[in-house]
Amino acid sequence: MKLNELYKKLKSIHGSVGKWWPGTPEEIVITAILTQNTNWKNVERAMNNVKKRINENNILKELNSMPVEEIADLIKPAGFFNVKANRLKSLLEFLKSYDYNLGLLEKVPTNILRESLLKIKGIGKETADAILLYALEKPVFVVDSYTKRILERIFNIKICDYDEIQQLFMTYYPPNTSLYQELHGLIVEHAKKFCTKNPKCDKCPLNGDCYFSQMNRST
DNA sequence: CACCAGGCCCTAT
DNA sequence: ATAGGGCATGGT
Repeated sequence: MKLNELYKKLKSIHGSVGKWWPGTPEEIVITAILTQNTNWKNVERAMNNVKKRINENNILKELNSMPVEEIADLIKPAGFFNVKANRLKSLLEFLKSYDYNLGLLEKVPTNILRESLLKIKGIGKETADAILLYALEKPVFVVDSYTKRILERIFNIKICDYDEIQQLFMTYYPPNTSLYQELHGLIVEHAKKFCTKNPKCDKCPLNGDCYFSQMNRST
């Protein structure tokens, strides 16, 4: 299978996942931090605590008005809560310079914005790109550990470098926000089901195309 | 009990 | 330049 066939194959297996990352843009900015190396279920618990505590329409501003200790307490279920509370603070301080207005932030050219996000302590490439793609609707492909695993298992492509993988996908797929949103979502959903860390790929519907399973069979 | 989850930063070679 | 440790909760 070629990389440019992955999207329609995954879609035929999992159906349409739409935008995939739930929540308003403001919530997505927050969950982008919360989900770092963390199960989504725990992210939801943490995010619910935040929403329960904040009834204002400007959730970003309200959250930033709270002391870090209080934020940490709210997001406890997401794990790494001290680290993440500080990372949220850094991000919110940055957003404050745009008056917590994501619509304003959207007007900044994507590459400039990405550089700014990467300067924030606690925001790496994946988190920055997740914010760009899902909160700000920029056509930037998000790479995560699942993406690397799928490249390795299905295509026998072993690349560690984030930018290289991103370039690979953005070469094979046109810059389309909905497409990138859905493709990343499909990759995650597929990998969670069929490409677990401990390789048990036997039930994977892509086995006929899967380089990894073919290697296993021949050995 | 061990291992994993929608990463990132800091430190020691 | 890059491997390794720390951060921490909840599910399997």
